[in-house]
Amino acid sequence: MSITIYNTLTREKETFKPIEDGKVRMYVCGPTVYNFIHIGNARPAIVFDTVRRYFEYKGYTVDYVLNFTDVDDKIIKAANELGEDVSEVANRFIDAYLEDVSALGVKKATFNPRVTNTMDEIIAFIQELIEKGFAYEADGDVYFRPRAFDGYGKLSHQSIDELRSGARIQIGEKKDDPLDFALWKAAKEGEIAWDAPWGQGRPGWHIECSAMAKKYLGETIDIHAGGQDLTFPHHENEIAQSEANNGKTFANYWMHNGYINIDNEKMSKSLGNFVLTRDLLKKHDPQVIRFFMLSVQYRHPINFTEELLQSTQNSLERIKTAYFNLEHRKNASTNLSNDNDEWLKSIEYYLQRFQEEMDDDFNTANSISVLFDLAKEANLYLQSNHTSTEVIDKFQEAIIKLLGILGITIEHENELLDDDIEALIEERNEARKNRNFARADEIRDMLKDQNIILEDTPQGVRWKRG
RNA sequence: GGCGGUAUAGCCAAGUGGUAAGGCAGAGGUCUGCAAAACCUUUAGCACCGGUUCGAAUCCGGUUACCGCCUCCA
Repeated sequence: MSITIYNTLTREKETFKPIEDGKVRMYVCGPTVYNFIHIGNARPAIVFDTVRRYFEYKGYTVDYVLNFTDVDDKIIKAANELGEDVSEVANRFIDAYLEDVSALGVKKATFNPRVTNTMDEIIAFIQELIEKGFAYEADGDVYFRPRAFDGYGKLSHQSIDELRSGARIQIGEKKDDPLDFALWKAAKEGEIAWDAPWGQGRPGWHIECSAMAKKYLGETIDIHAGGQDLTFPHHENEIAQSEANNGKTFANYWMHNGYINIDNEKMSKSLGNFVLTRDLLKKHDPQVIRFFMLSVQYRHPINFTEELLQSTQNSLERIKTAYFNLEHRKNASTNLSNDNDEWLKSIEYYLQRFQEEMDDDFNTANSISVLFDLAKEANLYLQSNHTSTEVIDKFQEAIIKLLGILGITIEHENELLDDDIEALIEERNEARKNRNFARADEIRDMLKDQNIILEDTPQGVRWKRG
């Protein structure tokens, strides 16, 4: 089965065909590093990491580029306020970003280019655009003319004239047309700047992505992704720059993830409801946060509340518990069983279904439901008295594999307990054998206070940390 | 004004023509010394109005509500 992707460009689901067999070239717009990231930044990181993991699961090699915008107005502002260099601020928040995102199970990108490390390519790119007549210099600035590019507006499905009414004309602008956007901004007094043929300055926001995508992935890439809000103007402008300059399709598939709301309101500074990923990670299991983000189709808006996170935690627990139920039964299983084939076939069936859901535009909400079905099937299997290690292994393998595609892992509980706790458990076993339930319950309560939960099963007592 | 999205059970969320997946929470039951885990049962006619159709959350038209983009933004 092949993968279908909803392409913003065509507004349709399309069958994915890579430029090169077995390979995916993917560019995801990364953060502007002037602050810690909020959970809205975490969503694309998680979603597109999952897309990447699924491609890899299907056998593709993925070149995954995530850029860092490490020089721009907001960073300069932050640096001024903090009395630091732009690079200090940028470096600190790049580190913080990588830390947060890695806690959320996001794999390292193949390349993490930065604007400041791509300056030569950016300047050359702008130079070519000027030479080809798509851009012009104006008093140290350089602007791109969307009107010169046939097809401007095709991604956001706006016509140039409609856009014009919304464009602002500001006093003192050096633009020929309000629609024009900056490729290069002349440096103000004392600002960080780079030398360029048209004077000292720094790149505009959009040009970096065109230059970096070209440098690391080539003139045409498979997938370009980012948040919904980047569709216009950022991605529209990228297309214009790249296609004007290269004369080729920039990206075959455009993917955009939906927004996150907080308690049904847009996250915004004025509402004061910003949730930093970092703060959330202090209070919640990162895997729960990740699972939460994937519990909704990536293009749909997702509402964030503490209650929902709690409910998500319970549901993820269900899957993990099924895994540990299997684990616990291992010792009591044999290799002999006569109905193995039937169960093994059913496991295959769930693996297959999971893929079908992921093939359909990475429908993680549905693929997760398959995971629940698989967990139920495993629990049903455990109800039988004669389980086989082979089937148990396969069930566990399947759970690990599917959770792995979603970027979630299962850690085994620490195998060792303190000796005195072991002794208490032993004492309780004796007490139960002698039907001294008062003492048995007393011990169970004692251990519970130490966050050790005991469960009696037909296969003996088991414990877990609470 | 232009473009687009969403409205499905107490909550979350799939489903885009054939009589509503899944999860959380709740209730009842089985199992258990009790519990836990698990399993079983149980709760919706899909915002509203009209139309197309043998048949519509699903298509068409209209209405309402909320939201996003068009300006830095994931």
